[in-house]
Amino acid sequence: MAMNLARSTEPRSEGLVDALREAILTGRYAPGTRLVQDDLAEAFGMSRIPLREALRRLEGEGLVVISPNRGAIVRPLAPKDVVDLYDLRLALEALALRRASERYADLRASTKTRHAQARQAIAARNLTALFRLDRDFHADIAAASDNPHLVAALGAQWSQIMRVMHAYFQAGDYPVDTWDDHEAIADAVAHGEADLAVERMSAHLTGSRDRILASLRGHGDRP
Amino acid sequence: MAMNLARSTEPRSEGLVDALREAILTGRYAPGTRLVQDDLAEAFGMSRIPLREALRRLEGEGLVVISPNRGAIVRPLAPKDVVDLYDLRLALEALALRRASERYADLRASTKTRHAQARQAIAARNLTALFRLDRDFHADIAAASDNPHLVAALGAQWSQIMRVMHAYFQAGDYPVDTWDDHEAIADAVAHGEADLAVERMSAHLTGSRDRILASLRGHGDRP
DNA sequence: CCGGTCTAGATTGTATACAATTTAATGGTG
DNA sequence: CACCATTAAATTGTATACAATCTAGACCGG
Repeated sequence: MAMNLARSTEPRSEGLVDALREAILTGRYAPGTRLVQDDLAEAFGMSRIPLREALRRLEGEGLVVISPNRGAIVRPLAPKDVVDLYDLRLALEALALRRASERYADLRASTKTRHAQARQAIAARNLTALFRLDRDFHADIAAASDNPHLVAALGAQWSQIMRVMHAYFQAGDYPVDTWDDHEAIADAVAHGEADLAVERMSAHLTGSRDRILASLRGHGDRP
Repeated sequence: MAMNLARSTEPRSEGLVDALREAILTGRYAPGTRLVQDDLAEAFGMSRIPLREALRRLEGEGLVVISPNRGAIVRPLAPKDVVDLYDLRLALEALALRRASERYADLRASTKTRHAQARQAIAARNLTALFRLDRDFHADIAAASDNPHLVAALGAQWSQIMRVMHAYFQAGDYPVDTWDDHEAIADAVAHGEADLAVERMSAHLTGSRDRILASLRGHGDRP
């Protein structure tokens, strides 16, 4: 008989952290949004105790800012954050690529699969699904580095980037050649060519960053 | 009249997070130690509610691991963590050095001051003070990068390194030329020579890492 | 002696209730 | 009208109490 996989013994605050994180990453709770405990507790159907714990958890992850006696807000994002985040991100991705290249990690097949899925997501104008596929590709590289601390750093990193994308991106802004870049990077890694992979990643990220910054300006000028 | 600077309105859990973090970083709560809520609550003179929030915060920072219904422990450390952490750390420090070098940040004076203080700490066999001075030097470099996200990543990074050092280091293991390295790095940054600074940092960190690994082996063999 | 079941104690998870603080609104005063 | 006290409402902070779960040891059949 099939065992019931839904662990009913899981504490309330566990699933809550994931739900809140998801809402923040997808922009449903936009940067700067106040997170009022009573409201959230009612929305999620529990008391404020587990809710407060979830907020502390997310504070530790850098997604939420809590001011004593004043409450919590979704951590704000400024244009400079975009520049700083991409600068940091390139350093982390470069390290991941070097380590993955050393072991000739082969991500070509899974990348091709994701590429196909991404095409569908683009056709369906499903930005959230698109970003998730993007994240999955980069998460695979991180995992291939075999360095859990690097994985964690890139994860925190990516959470912020995800917020940036949902905050500043428009559907039309998604570059069509993103996944060609990804496949080229996967190729370089599979052949152990670390420098080439890093170079390609650098171009990829710079393009992505500049597109976000441009989109930001375009919408920041007129109210 | 001088205003009382001790903000009595500060919530209990604020200072608590700092106290717990300090205890973990200095090894007073060693890796793997169980953190029983009742005991800690009594030790800090408060109920379990603010204590649990502090634990969630530290979970988010990666210092504590919480298992549902089983409780919290100080995050364990394995030898591989030392290798992984230093690998990641070099990438982060290198980025910080490049950004600091671009702006010719001059940390020579403060480094010299810390060097003198470090000599006193060595004489007093005060490892905790010594590590803190070390951290301050690296924190200065991070701050000079003018990238708050990099500062945060290096901070999280350093917390883990601090735990490693307190866990595996012996008083005699502290290398006497650490601060000569630091001054040489500060020199390179002040002259804008990023590559040289990174090279020196690389040597510095490699030496530090290998000393920890050696110390680890030396004590891991015999019980 | 080994493995399994059962129960008591220890420990974690959370709702409720109330205290403390901040925020917003009100009204007076120059 | 601007400015500042005063107060009510909204919101956060935490202690208490109890429910849910896990752990360890006793007990028992093999």
